[in-house]
Amino acid sequence: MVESEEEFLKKYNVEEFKRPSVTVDIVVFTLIKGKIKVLLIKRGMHPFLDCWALPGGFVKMDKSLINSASKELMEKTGISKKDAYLEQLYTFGNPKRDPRTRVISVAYYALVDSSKIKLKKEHKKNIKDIRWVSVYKLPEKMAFDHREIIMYALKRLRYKLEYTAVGFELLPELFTLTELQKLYSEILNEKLDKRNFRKKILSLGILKPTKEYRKGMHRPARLYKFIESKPSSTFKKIKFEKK
Amino acid sequence: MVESEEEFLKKYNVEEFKRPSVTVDIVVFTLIKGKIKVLLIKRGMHPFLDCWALPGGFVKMDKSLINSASKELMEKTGISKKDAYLEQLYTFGNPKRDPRTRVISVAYYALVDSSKIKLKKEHKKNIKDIRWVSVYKLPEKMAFDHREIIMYALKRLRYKLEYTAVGFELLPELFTLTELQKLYSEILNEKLDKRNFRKKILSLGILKPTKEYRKGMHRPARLYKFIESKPSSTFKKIKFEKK
DNA sequence: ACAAAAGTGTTCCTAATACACCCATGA
DNA sequence: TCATGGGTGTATTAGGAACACTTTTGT
Repeated sequence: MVESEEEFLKKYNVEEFKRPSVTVDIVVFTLIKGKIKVLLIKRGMHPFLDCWALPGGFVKMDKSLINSASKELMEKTGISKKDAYLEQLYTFGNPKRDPRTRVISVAYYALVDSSKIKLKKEHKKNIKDIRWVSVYKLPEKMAFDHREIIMYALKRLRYKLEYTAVGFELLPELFTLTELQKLYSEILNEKLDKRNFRKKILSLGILKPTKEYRKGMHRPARLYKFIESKPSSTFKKIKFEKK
Repeated sequence: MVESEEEFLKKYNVEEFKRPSVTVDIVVFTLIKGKIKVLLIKRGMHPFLDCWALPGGFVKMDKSLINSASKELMEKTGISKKDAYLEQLYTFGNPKRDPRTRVISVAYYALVDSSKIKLKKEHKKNIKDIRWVSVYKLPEKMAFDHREIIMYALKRLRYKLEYTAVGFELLPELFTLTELQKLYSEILNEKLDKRNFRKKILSLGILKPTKEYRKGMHRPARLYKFIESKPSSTFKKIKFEKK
């Protein structure tokens, strides 16, 4: 007599095998004064006491991975899912990456507009500090393999930037072409030609000029808007100069 | 008095939180008679009894993810890591994807040369059948979210094929240009122009002509070899015709 | 009037595409 | 000799890359 699936499930013993822990860690990128930063937390607990780490937490039994990431993002930055770009990055599972026990980390990365951030600075017992740090000047003492995760995220971000319209997630609703170019330039870490950049980005048809201008010390710059229609639309590679 | 990291680790209670299970599932691609196939296993156990599933297994506490995948690949196909291309695909963690308990699956995909495969056909109690199935004709009854995983893997494979030299992993050491073109054509699911394909693929400098020929019913075809030097070298997109 | 950033076109060159015929072999 | 797949070149077009001057504003 063959057992039915129902009968089988009733008898199934969840405790039978030893399980690794699973965490979600997030590389939160934002642009502050034109510089690309990641959110880091100074640990107030072992292991890696006083080292800088990515925000993250254990995955609860009934929460999806993306929701775990989203919740962590909300807790640390006050930004909700719909106000950020959030994408799974890679899963890091080296058995020795956490000295406590086996911990598998599903890493995500997020792109957020810094004007929407409300950093929760009240330091809990386990958090000594929380800061935006330049990806080009990461602290010496980083926890776990978090430096590696950040570098991997940066690689992915550069890559995404060239192929999709994802960069707008780092800017406020209205922005100038120069601001957008500086964003690309900062993240890709290379100089871009103004005329070629404008020609290319405008030809994609994802920007809408507004009638507003950014007034500054000099000639005012037209403000543009990202056309939401196709969220994170893909295009043939945005290529720029060789060097 | 602050506790040292050592002291902390001694007291750390591994059993404190409920943990999800973690599995590794592999989408193994190979080329059989010019058709792109994936390895599927007919389940001889609940849940999804009699449904087709990807090869996979639970991640052991002391095994890295890639090694878990590699071990599974070896067990099912007799192919070792160095004879296959193996890459992490994505992590699937929907809380309801497995009816038993929370199971997070880190999916990998592998590209193997079918001439190296030694399928272990001795059916264990939990395996009713094991087969190579066309990705274009997947069975109706698939276990878990494995259909979704396969489609995701196919998408990634197509993508990889256009940007990297990874396709050679599916062919024996020596192959004709027509065989290579058919591989691209089969996986991308579109017709390719012979002259443009040859021009492009030869210009990449990753193929070495040998002095051997494939004899068949008609004019013999020159055999080529992949230059190992740069494993999975990246190039500017291999573009083909629009349609 | 000048300092500073905004804005704008053209030429060059590389690479993608489209396309058709001759060649070598086995039966 | 014929059927079959192997093998080859050129013309067109699209897009990436290099490059410098005029415009608008605030001071």
